[in-house]
Amino acid sequence: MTDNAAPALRYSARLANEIEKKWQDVWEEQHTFWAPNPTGALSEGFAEAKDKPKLFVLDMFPYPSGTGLHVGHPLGYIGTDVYARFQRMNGHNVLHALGYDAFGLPAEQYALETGQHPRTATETNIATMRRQLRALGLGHDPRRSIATTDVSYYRWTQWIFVQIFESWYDVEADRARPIVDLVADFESGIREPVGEANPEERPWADLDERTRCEVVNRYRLAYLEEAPVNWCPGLGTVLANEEVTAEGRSDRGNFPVFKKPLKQWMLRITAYAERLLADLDLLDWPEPIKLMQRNWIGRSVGASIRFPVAGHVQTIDQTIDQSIEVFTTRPDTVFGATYMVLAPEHPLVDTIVPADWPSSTSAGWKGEFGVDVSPRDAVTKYREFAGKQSEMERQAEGREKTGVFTGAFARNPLTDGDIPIFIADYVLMGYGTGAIMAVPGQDERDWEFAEKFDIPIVRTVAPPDDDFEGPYLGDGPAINSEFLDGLDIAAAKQKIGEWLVEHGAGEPTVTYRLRDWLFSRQRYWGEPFPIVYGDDGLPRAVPAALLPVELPELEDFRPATLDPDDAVSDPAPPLARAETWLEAEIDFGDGPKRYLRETNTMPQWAGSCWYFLRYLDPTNEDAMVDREIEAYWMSSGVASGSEHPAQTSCSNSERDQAGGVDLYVGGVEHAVLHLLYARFWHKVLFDLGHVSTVEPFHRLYNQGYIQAPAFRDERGMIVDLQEVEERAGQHFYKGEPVTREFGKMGKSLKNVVTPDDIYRDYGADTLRLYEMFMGPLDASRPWSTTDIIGMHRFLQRLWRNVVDEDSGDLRVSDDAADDETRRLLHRTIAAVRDDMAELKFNTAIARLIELNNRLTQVVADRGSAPREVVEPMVLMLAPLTPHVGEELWQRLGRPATLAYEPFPEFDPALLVEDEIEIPVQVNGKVRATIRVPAGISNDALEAAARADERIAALLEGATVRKVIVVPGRLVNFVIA
RNA sequence: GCCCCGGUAACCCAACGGCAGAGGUAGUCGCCUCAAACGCGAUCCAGUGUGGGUUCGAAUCCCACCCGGGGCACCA
Repeated sequence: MTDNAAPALRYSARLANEIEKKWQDVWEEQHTFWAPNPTGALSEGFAEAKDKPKLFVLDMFPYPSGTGLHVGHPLGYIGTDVYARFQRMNGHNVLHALGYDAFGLPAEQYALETGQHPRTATETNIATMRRQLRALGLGHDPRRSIATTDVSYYRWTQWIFVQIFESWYDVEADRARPIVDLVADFESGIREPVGEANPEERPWADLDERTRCEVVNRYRLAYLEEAPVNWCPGLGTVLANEEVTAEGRSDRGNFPVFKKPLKQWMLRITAYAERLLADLDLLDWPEPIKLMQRNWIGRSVGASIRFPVAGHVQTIDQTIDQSIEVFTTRPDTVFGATYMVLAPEHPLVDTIVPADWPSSTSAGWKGEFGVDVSPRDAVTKYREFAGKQSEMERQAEGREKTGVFTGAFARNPLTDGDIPIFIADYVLMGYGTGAIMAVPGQDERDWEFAEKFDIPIVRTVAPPDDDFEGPYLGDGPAINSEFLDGLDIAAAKQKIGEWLVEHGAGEPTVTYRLRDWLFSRQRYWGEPFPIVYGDDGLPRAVPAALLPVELPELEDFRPATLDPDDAVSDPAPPLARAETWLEAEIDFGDGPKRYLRETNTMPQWAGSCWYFLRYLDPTNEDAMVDREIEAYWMSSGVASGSEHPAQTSCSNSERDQAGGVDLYVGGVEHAVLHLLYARFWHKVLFDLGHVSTVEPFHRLYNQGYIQAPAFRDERGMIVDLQEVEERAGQHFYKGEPVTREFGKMGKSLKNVVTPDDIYRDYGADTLRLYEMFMGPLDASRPWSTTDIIGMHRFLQRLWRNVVDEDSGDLRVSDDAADDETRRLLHRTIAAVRDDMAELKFNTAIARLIELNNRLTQVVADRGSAPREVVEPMVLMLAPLTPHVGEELWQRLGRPATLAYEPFPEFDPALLVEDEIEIPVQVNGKVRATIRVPAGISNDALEAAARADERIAALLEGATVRKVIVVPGRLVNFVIA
């Protein structure tokens, strides 16, 4: 890119860089993209904006990477910027800002790898990212940029945690309520503690103070629980289910994960399962993402059925009324339940195991674990076996079923027969009740197990033919099922449901796959919990006035170094080493006392659950966000009329209720984790009256990935992209042939292209234009550095049509454009408006190139460009390439920024052609094209078609069976 | 195994069920240049993954299969 001989004012990389720097400075100095709030500190200028519709455009929260940006990162940011600029010109009050998700494992791992303190590393990384993003010319409101690591931000993250901790889910009211309401209900006797919170069902009045606290704690939406969790020694921390891959490894770092019982903070997201599922219908989201959330929540309709443990249990204090509750989606098959299985960790196992094997026990039932030992020892041995399995082993595909007979029997309440109870690890403690009725005739897993352990198989649904092998999962008439016989599955389910209720043996039930959210991490770089423990060991929320609980400075912030494969190691939170920080003196109203702080930190997802709310009111010291400001930006202010026609089936009023960010753009990788957690927090905040909308993100759009080619040599090693040559379609590295593949841009494929290089060679506007032009925003597409030149040439041609490359003089005249060019302009305006509103920037750009090609001809013919075309052209291009836009606008003699200029309007009259071309088909094949007046009647159109020589020749002597005339489209003659 | 998304020219991508091409890249040929690069102009290139079906008419709708990408996966 040397410009030695080039004209001084050619649009080159050098000129582009000058222009870009200039306008970025202007925007910053003139506060061009400051979006006024209706009230408060950031409300300056609202008087002018108050009659505009508002628009809240949001990008998914980036974490400041240590390696800087590559050209794949800004794809979405450019897309939202173009859309935001377009809508700003369309008269919206647009809020667009970007902050940094700076806590969490990625930042901390990077700090560890580079030997820096996380805060130092984070600050450096944010600065780098700010510089790279500023150079892109994004129209963000800089006042609203926050980082999760700012003390003034995480103060409110902690405050929200306290809100969650201080509330419970009122199932009858179907919403979260303050915990003080619950205590009041207990005190006044309106309500008694029930369920798991009070397993012994003792009346509130009989409980001592400590027990009351414990009972209340079990109601909270944030609670401590000892439960099997995902322990990842390689990261030194526990992880949420959502952070563990299907292979049983950590999402981050790919270390092995083990199940280990530990006392951890949990958030009761399961209380919201139904609402998280149902409210998806209110959202304008891509169907695949909704589907992924539905799958993750995993609503399952069925019945719970209680199986009494048969009477010959010979444990010391066991009584016969003990029963095992199972969940099944196929209660209609209960007559075929020939055995039961408990998860190995099921609490009832210990109470049902007899001292000796029943006389009827076959050797096969004892399996490899029960030979020559008592049932108790067999169970213990099996539990050891199951506990040692890593998640990966336990879930391995095609793994043979294992298990052992417990020696106990249960009674099938329908057949009254005794059926054996096994334990086996194919039943998971965390789902349903941790116990199943096994129906081998209609379930593949049960069939496999029954075959192996030689358990009877009873079919209760007739397979389509008598020779049918294996379990039959399809529909058919019930058999061997007494009063259900002959019914199909649906009818049988209905009837058995009634029977269960009538006989007190069970009831229809709904179960979810979703588990509560494991919320503690044993790492340093996260928000400290606003929790302290007294002498009684019970947790208390730090009073709001004492927030934030600041993260202590630690010389050594490392997690304990552990062997990634050591399943029996224990987590050791770094904060436990902050001795002076650890103790706090707090007065909870009973005088100042000493308390110990919680040493776990929050997971990375905490800060990203509500960051968009802080963008709205970043300086507020009295609340996380002002109610009026929140209501202004978060209400459903769906951007002007016609643009995105409803993609979902629900009505506008329902969608209005949901509210939320008007456009949220990000990658599919957050389909479950972030989007589910953020929805959950938002619903809690809504229930408690802190936000006005039930959903945080109204319209979601998934941008694609930019993929890049990578090359492997014959050994399969990745080679440096820069040194690969292409010859005749083959690729070579140092003369050796290499194979090409495409993947996400990144270190591992050595195929990173940085925006800095593209800025240098072409300028940011060219990069923006290229990224928007490569394809639809929601599609993944391969990066191709050689293709960029096309966009650069386009800008160069456009520039040349407006500005003389040598003198810098305008080449624009006030003479009217010719009619054809004017019509093209108006067609372009109409198309570009539509395309931009639907985020179809690639086709919008194609239209602009087309118009510019026309303009180039006009300039060649007349020596000047008509202003009536140039000005709208510049305005239409400005959202895409704002620096060139502003520069040309200024050179056209316009004084102020074009950021608030109205987007060009088209004249509908000019979209209508006087004369149109109509293809004429004979038997579906195009045989001629005729020119006819635009408004022609069908009859006249047909007559004109028949009058064409070629058509007349073809119709000569043939029988016309049918004539299809599509007005304005075509004529088709069907002949015999 | 199940569920999504996608296969159009050498490449990236357009095309309300109605003439397969809007645009860009690469290639080829010119112009410009002492020459090259940049620039400018022209031009070549597919019947839409495969096989059926619906229709006057299918890239578009339906069915099956193949290929690529993604998600879920012992969830009772």
